[in-house]
Amino acid sequence: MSTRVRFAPSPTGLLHIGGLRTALYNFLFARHHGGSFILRIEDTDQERTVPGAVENIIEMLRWVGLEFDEGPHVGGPYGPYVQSQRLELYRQQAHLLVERGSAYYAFDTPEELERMREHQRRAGIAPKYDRFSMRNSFTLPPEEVRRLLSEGAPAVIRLLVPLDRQICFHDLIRGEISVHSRDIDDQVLLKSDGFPTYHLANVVDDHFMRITHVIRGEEWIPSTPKHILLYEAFGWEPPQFAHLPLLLNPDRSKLSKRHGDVAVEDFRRQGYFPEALLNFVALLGWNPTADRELFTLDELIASFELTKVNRAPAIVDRNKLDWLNAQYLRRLPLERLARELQPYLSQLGYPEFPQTYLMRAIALLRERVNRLPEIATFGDYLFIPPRSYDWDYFRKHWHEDLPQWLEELIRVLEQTEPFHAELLQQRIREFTESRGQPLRALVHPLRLILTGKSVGAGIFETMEVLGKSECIRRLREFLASQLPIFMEYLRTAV
RNA sequence: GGCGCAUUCGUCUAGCGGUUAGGACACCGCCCUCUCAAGGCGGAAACGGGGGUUCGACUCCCCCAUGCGCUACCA
Repeated sequence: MSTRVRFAPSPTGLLHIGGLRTALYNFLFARHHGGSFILRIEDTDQERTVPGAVENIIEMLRWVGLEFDEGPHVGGPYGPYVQSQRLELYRQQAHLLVERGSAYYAFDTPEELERMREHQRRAGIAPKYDRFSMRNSFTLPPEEVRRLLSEGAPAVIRLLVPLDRQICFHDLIRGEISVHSRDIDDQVLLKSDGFPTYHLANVVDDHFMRITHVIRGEEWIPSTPKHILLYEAFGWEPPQFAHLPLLLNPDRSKLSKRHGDVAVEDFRRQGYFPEALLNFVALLGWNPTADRELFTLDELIASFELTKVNRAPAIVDRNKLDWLNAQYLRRLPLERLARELQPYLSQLGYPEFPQTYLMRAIALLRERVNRLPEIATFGDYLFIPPRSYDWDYFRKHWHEDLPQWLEELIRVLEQTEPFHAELLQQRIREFTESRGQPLRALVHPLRLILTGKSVGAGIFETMEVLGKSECIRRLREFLASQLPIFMEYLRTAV
């Protein structure tokens, strides 16, 4: 039997990195075993379904490169892959269980259920559906049940959970897990609106879609025994289960928006690479080898082992993501980076640049930032003349002969050909040394004048990228209009 | 409250009865250096607690503590 796994999100919001990791582990497991990776949309709660969520999930997974073999967007032999389109199947299966005596009708109103729970709370016992005191097939005479049903009274179908039984299953990650049936509620399977609950739909679909391994978050451990019971009631072979540890906020709470961005879309917008994000979430709860951090998707596939997934929850650490992203920024081909940088520049209102110029700019700055868009901000001076100047920095390196030197330097630069970093450094060193000054006497003022800032790439490399005419233009402009401002600043600052 | 799952540096983790408890991120220091990075070198930093089992426990068992999850006609 070939391996078949599914990623089965509820379309209740944007795909977040917890979901991304679940999808990734399913994907890795499927590819590692040469099996199929299936997308199924679990939209059985009409209330919570949000428009556009399905599209977001599909788009984000496509962005990171996790391709599905079957799903609502690609089709497949076991469709439809959206639960709201399979209602008749669930209804049939639920009634089948009733006929077999594994499930029963219940007619309680929400108010009645609430009263029951209130009673139980006051009595200090665990809230649980009381099969023997509520209005259902057990307590009502058969003809009354028939009457209510034929009149179309609101009814649900509940699972008949055995009274005294230990229910065990083997979890591929955690080993044997065992729960007593008395701690399991008579779960609603079919709601009064005709929709199935998660439990019914999930089990029915996993069976009919021939799912062999259920890999999902650990929040599902407590309901797995219910699922086992359902498989038994149907007479189906249950799949293998593997429950993944949760992803947590830095304060150990369940991952949430309150602690920063968690949606995959947010990370994309901030300029993280899909490779880096995938690499990052892959390492949250599992690692192929302890002595390496960077892995391609193919490498992850090759070494993925479900049994080596950790059991303890993992805290999402942005530092590590930033570092990983920086590693990719330094390795990815310049052509691609240049292509991806231009939109960020356009967003900032900068003009279009030739690909070769962008490539040189990126090569100059990629080791100094973590994310591609930071090149547009950290290195703004490569795309637009400085609009403000760090006067403090300039003052630190100020010399009263500086204006005169700069005038002379412009003439030196005019004659520097080729305008390459090495030659520039050589010429400027000759220039300063002939005036009894160290190289830095000009390095820092030049950095300020050309970039406006005190930090950046090597100044000679920066000059080479900017090009001769731009450097000279900025120098002239500075001498003409900025120097007087600085002199004024000097007077008032002292 | 009940049930379940978990517990190695701040974080991600290696370890699968005998180790100076290893690596990575972050942090600190030094070197390099035109600034900032990058890089190199070094530092600080962990087995939650208590009982067992064993010649010997981070590793196996039990209890406790703590954290988290579930306890819906939500998933």
